[in-house]
Amino acid sequence: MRISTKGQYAIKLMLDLAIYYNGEPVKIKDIARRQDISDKYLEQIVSILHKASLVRSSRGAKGGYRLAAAPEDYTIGMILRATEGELVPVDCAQINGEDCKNSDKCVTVRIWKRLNDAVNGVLDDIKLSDLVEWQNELIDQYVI
Amino acid sequence: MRISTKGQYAIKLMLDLAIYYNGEPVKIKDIARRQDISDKYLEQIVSILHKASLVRSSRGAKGGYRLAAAPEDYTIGMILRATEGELVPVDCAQINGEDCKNSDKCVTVRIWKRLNDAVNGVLDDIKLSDLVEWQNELIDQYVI
DNA sequence: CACCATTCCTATCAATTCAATAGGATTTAA
DNA sequence: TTAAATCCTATTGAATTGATAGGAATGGTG
Repeated sequence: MRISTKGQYAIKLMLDLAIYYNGEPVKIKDIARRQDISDKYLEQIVSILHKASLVRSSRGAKGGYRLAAAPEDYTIGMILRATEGELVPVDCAQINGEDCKNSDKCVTVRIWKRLNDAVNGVLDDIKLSDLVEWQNELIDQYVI
Repeated sequence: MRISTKGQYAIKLMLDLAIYYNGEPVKIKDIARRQDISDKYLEQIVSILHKASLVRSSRGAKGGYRLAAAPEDYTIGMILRATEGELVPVDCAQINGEDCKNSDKCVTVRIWKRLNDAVNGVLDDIKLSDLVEWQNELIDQYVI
């Protein structure tokens, strides 16, 4: 059970947008350089976030991306679900509408239900604005 | 982020061993039939559990497997860690001893730490004996 | 001792996912 | 018109998943 780089990069991307947006769209190349991620790969990831309406884009020269809403309006869960798909899927439950035929007499389902609640609980409890705060605290530490 | 069938099958296997052991080793073929899993695949999974000392085996005719300890001594986390590896690994942290070079100034690490604690908390809170109880309750429901 | 059921071990395989890399089409500010 | 950016889609190598397959080793039973 793991978090792919795609999801991790998506979070770093959103955090970068939250921190470095100053009225002008932020370029993927700049984000890629700052976060040390392949810019071509980041393009694909931001495309997913764009289709999910988490970011807005401006095309052409001087173009780039910005958040579609305020940092406190995003949870980490929202970002990860957009890029990674549903969190904690277990094949036996609700894969394209077809449950395991034993789901009503299979007790292991209770495990996955609890796990699902725990994971989504944690990830929906952390907001993008929290990351921004943490980042600022960290910078203060280094400066002082 | 998902749980593979290998982990799910391992849990079903352990539960089957807990329920159907009556003094004689339980055969993989019987478990496979009852749980509707390929017996050849189950062989590989039980082999992992055996190497992790979660089950004991008897070879030869009349051979089979039994739990190495009592059902209340196993947590779901123990079983899943044996088959799936560490739960919630994020490449940026502690992959073969080499951290991300930015780990001390990367705030996303805090997300993975919380997530890790939540997941392991839930899975280490559920014991194999809980599954046995749930299963028995379910049987009672059907019988009454 | 011979048989046969069982665990044990290893190889192979098709499909999918992961993590990029690559090339170029489209748009737009200057 | 040009350059810089987003946008779109294809390809690729490596790893993982979820098995299938074949046979060696073991040990109880007749």
